Amino acid sequence: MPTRATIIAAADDLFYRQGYAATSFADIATTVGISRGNFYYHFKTKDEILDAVIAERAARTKALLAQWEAESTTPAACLHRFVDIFVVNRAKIMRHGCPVGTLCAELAKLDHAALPDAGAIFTLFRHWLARHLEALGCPEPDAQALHLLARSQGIATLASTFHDEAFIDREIAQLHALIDHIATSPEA
Amino acid sequence: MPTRATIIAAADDLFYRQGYAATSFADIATTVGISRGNFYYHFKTKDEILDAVIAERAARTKALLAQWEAESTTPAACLHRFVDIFVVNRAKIMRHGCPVGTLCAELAKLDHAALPDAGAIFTLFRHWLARHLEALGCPEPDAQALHLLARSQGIATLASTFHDEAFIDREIAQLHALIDHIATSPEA
DNA sequence: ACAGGATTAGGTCGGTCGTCCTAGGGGTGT
DNA sequence: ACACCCCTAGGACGACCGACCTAATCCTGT
Repeated sequence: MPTRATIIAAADDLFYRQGYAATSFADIATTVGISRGNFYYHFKTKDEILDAVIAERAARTKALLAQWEAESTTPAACLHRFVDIFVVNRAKIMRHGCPVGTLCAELAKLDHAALPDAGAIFTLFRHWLARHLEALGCPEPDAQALHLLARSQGIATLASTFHDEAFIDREIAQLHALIDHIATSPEA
Repeated sequence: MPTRATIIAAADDLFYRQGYAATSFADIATTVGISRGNFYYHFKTKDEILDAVIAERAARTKALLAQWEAESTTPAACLHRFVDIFVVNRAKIMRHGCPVGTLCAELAKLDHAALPDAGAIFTLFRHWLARHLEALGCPEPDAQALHLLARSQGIATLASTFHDEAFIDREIAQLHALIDHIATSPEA
């Protein structure tokens, strides 16, 4: 893997696990196993690598959503796949929260210029969810999409504070039930 | 106001607006208008002032919950008061998120020892909500309390990223409706 | 073999971080 | 008046931060 991509991958992981502010150039360089000078050759400022990480996450998100769509036969199945993030990434979420949500929260506090870019990843989910909700006949697909996102964020936040597995199970089941309900009687 | 209390108040505000990691001793000292040396007389380490801030927030939370309780005539009214945080603190939440949730998220990322203490503030809400849900005859008051907390956290997270007033209004209305539903048919 | 751009290593800069220390101010009790 | 102690100011420390620079190395095309 080229050095640049390696740096982005390491920064991505460290930003997720430690947060953006708490991660230094030295941290990333040490993790990758290169010198700080080499690091600076690829990224001139810390903002620059943040932009690269956000772009990488956005691209991965797009690919993930496309994959879910390709592997699902119905709109409802797509929505269920979304909820199953918590099944697949449960351990990580319990330790470090949602990668998108925690980054946006941090950038919002720092008044960082990249907040809209990070928020755009949320928007990818939002539009994707809205599209499938609309396919189900949901009358207000965008509002419902935001609702699902909010529910997910709430679960992630409390999961990382309380580490309560049963709570996560209950909330996942509720979200699945909500999607089933929308699929069967979308006008409600 | 004594210096110590002034420092705690300033740190509380700065931790909320900028985050814990992004706030330095100098920041706080400058805000209060005292020297760093004086600051160090009152708090020897950064962790120490964090503990003080968390204790202060916990105390304020207890007082707030007691006040809500005193001003409400029914358990349902108490629960509605909880949801109305978003009405009262909407502007702040849209800019900096939930004070408790964002702090817990940050401390979780930093693997900070004070995470349980910060989480205890969540627990104050949790038990308070559960108590009133139980009074309503809710079969699983603690689970429902966690659910309400999660919903609130989700709203706060998305509010600070999207700044969408209509979204907040919809979610608040939904929570009020949910509480009314629990109050009228608690067995469901 | 050689030139030249791409890449890497490592040192350095000014600034800020958390921490610590000492000297003095200001009030109180004797 | 004097001793005492709470409080304050401000400087200094070692470490680390992001940022920058230069020299050496690698690789590729000719």
